[in-house]
Amino acid sequence: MRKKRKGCDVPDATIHRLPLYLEKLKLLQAIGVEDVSSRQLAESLDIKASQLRHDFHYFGGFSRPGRPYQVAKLVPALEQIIGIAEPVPTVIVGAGHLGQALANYQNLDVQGFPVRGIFDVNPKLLGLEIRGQPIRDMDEMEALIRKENVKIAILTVPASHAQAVTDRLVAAGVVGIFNFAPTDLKVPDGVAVRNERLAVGIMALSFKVKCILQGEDADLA
Amino acid sequence: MRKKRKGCDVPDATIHRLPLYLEKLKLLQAIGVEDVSSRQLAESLDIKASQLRHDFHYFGGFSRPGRPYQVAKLVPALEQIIGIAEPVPTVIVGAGHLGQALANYQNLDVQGFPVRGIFDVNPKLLGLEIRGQPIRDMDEMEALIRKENVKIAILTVPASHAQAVTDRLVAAGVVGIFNFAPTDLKVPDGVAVRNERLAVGIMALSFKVKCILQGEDADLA
DNA sequence: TAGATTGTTAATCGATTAACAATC
DNA sequence: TAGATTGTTAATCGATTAACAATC
Repeated sequence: MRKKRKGCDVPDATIHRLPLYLEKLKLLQAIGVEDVSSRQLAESLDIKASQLRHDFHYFGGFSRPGRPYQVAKLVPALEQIIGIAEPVPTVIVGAGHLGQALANYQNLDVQGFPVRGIFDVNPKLLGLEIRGQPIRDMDEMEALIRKENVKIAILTVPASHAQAVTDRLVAAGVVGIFNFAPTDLKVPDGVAVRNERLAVGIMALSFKVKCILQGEDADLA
Repeated sequence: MRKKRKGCDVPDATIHRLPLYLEKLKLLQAIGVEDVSSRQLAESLDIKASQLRHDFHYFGGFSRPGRPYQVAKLVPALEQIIGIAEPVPTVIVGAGHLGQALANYQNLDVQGFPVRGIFDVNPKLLGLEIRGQPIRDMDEMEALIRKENVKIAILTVPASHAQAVTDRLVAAGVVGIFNFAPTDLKVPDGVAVRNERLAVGIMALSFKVKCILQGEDADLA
């Protein structure tokens, strides 16, 4: 019987709160706060303290009963859990407007995801430098991924090319794909995909706006 | 007693699936499919048919028992529900790399969100045209929002400016904000905010990648 | 000690899934 | 008719919240 790997059988909802916890804790650290209670931290994130403690409980033991959390311990613990204790080398595939914008996004580096390669098929873009990284030909992609041991790729190619590029990335050893192409990717087991659908986001917002505006009409009536 | 407005008391999870339904249906429409069953549509989206019917049930009556859905009826019905039956004029505030990338993103128009204004404080950017729209000075923002009756704004300014810009947008009549700044916005009741946190996305992915890699190590052991 | 805090389990709440009558 | 389908309610499942013993 295989022993269950600690801290990997965690609900998605919890996983998505971990970066928020980390971000807030880093902010506290920056202003010199040393201790923080679950109540304080939860309040600043507009969630319940019991939810925060329940989330932490998946990973066990960040403090002891009676004692608040120590910011200086919690920050590295969360970084370890999220997997960014060491910098995570990343590539961007597709150097169109969005790809270039992400390559320019300094926060990626700061958050622990240094960009080690930017690739595109368009020969006009080749050699153009973004924050010290030249845009490279797709031919060089697999070699660089292997050389730099890249496990995460940001995909900003047109939907029509997304699957083909994905297959190449997976074959080269990438196991996490941050997909901005508006299409569903087929990947084998052992590869994680996160779809970032901008159209879904703005449409969900539109739905709420429509309801708000209808509400105002109703108030006037 | 106020009558409950039909189709606005809907779980977020359902709201986020509406754009996916619409997208898939438009694809079917494009290849000439006229009818589709809940089973077929759900299967193509990798969800359960009962969930799809349950979602639709919030809005009531897209078909009748025994008869499959008619694509030509469902598409406009969903557009109406999402609030994009008519084009929804939009502004982009912040014309840095990300703002420019979004302004260039043709899909925004196609999906029903034509960009009617792009604004920035940087005088060097003023006048630069993106898909026919000049980057304008922030001074012109409120007037244009009122003139074009803009209700949705895409916010791509630095976190340090996000709240101040938000206050101005809300004062000018915007009720929906698509926020790319990594900061929480305070808005009054009757204003919807959707936060698009790229850092959260890539960290959630990182967590899963870490677990995948640990799994591989365990297999080797 | 008294008040506050965590870790942990139980209760509650909401979303997903199943079931099925009515209909074609 | 028989098989398939929707609309709708009930059952199940999972996530959030509350409760509280142990601890400081």
